[in-house]
Amino acid sequence: MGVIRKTQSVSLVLNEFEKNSKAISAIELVKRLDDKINKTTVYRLLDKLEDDGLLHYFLDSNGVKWFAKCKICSKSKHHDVHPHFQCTDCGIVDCLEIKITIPEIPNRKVVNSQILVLGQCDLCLQ
Amino acid sequence: MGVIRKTQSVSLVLNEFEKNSKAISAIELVKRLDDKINKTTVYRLLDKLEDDGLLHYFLDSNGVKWFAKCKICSKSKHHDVHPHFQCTDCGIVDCLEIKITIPEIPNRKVVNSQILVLGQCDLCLQ
DNA sequence: TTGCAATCGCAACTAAGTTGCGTTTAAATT
DNA sequence: AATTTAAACGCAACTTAGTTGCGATTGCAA
Ligand SMILES: [Mn+2]
Ligand SMILES: [Mn+2]
Ligand SMILES: [Zn+2]
Ligand SMILES: [Zn+2]
Repeated sequence: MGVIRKTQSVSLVLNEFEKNSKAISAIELVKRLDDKINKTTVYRLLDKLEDDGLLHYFLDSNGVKWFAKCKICSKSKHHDVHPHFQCTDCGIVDCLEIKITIPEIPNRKVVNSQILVLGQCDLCLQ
Repeated sequence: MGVIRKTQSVSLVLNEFEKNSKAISAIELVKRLDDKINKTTVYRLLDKLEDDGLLHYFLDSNGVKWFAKCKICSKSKHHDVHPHFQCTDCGIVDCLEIKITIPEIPNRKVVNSQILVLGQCDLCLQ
């Protein structure tokens, strides 16, 4: 796949991710752009942008898909495999710049892991 | 909620989890019991059994709900918060009896975490 | 400009899970 | 053992995130 054309829709979607550094759920993005882009297009674009290494995705504790900007990824490989954080009070989701080590497990080969940390964000703690 | 009556359906569902110690997805369980229990009942039972501390659940990398037996949990609290493992080759899912420590995160209060480890299981490694 | 494949919009579809409601049944009470 | 009744169940219809097929539109290279 991969994005080939710089269409209006691509700009609109990427612009939403430029506004701040938080993650955005596909559901929320579809709503935000409802009057400008068809939901099918939004989903297809998210897939493509992920494919291109511009966005990465993960699932929250309800199985909902969230997307966030990649920092050092490319079309060939996502390098930014990291944990994500969801605030149980306000619902914001973002990327954690920390490394959590998965120990060796007997008789198993660990390839990667998906970690969702739940708790309270800085704003909700005040 | 909580299971009150020892019905035929309860036995059938619990029996599936007694067969071995692996986790079972709700989807798979509905299929397995298709000729014996209505899917609505299966989902309602899984909810109840989870509520009662007999089963716990988690999501796999596709957002699909899986259930597994609890060991030391009760109606009032799930004590068995642990990582889960999914084999990327054969698809089996089970509980990991290991503890993975989430470090302190500045300006955030970590309450709990959901960890899915992906890799190859013992059988698929041979 | 023109050509045309990439992209898009729309409607219909898929699949996991839920809800409402009338019927059945476990099990306590007579 | 028969009666009672709320818990549990089955069924059909619904919800919702995401997908598919296809004809119309559009970015962009020639
Ligand atoms: Mn991230
Ligand atoms: Mn488990
Ligand atoms: Zn918050
Ligand atoms: Zn395996």
